[in-house]
Amino acid sequence: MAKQAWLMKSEPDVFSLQDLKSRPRQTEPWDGVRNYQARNFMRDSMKLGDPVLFYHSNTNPPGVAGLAKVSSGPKPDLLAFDKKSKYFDPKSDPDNPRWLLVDVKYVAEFPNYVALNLLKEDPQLEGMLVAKRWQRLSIQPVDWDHLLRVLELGGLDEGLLKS
DNA sequence: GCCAACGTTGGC
DNA sequence: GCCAACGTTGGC
Repeated sequence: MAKQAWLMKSEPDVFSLQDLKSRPRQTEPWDGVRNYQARNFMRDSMKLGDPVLFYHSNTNPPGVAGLAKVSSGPKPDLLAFDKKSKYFDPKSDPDNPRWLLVDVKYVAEFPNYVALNLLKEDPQLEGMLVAKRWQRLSIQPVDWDHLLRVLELGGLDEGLLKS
């Protein structure tokens, strides 16, 4: 059974790795996902403690800012029930929520930000989804050896994965 | 700000 | 249930 890692995208202007770090428990529900494939990863596949590469999109340059981890099981995305939220979804029934999420907890910021162009150029990262053109999915599975390589590029010791 | 890709919506 | 139109993502 291979260990699974993940990559989760966020626009740093909206919610950055530094924002996660400054939360009281350094934990935040990953709300606002309105894509079924991404939801299914959170609902069905993520395990407590799985490592998460925190990716900054829509910024210059885009890239992986650091490491986080899955810190809850699946639970309803409450924004779907909030009429004032841009993520409100009238089709999500509180008794049978359409949108589920997990909590994500800060682990560490990379000493070296790993920009997208580095991911694309690195031969060891060939096939990594985020490095492919037109890959828009905001939550992606990451192979374990790709995770280790990105940690190395970021300047983090893989011992952090054991915490 | 452009625009390719692609997921979603809704008319039929 | 097809598929055109529309909206969103996200790199550039």
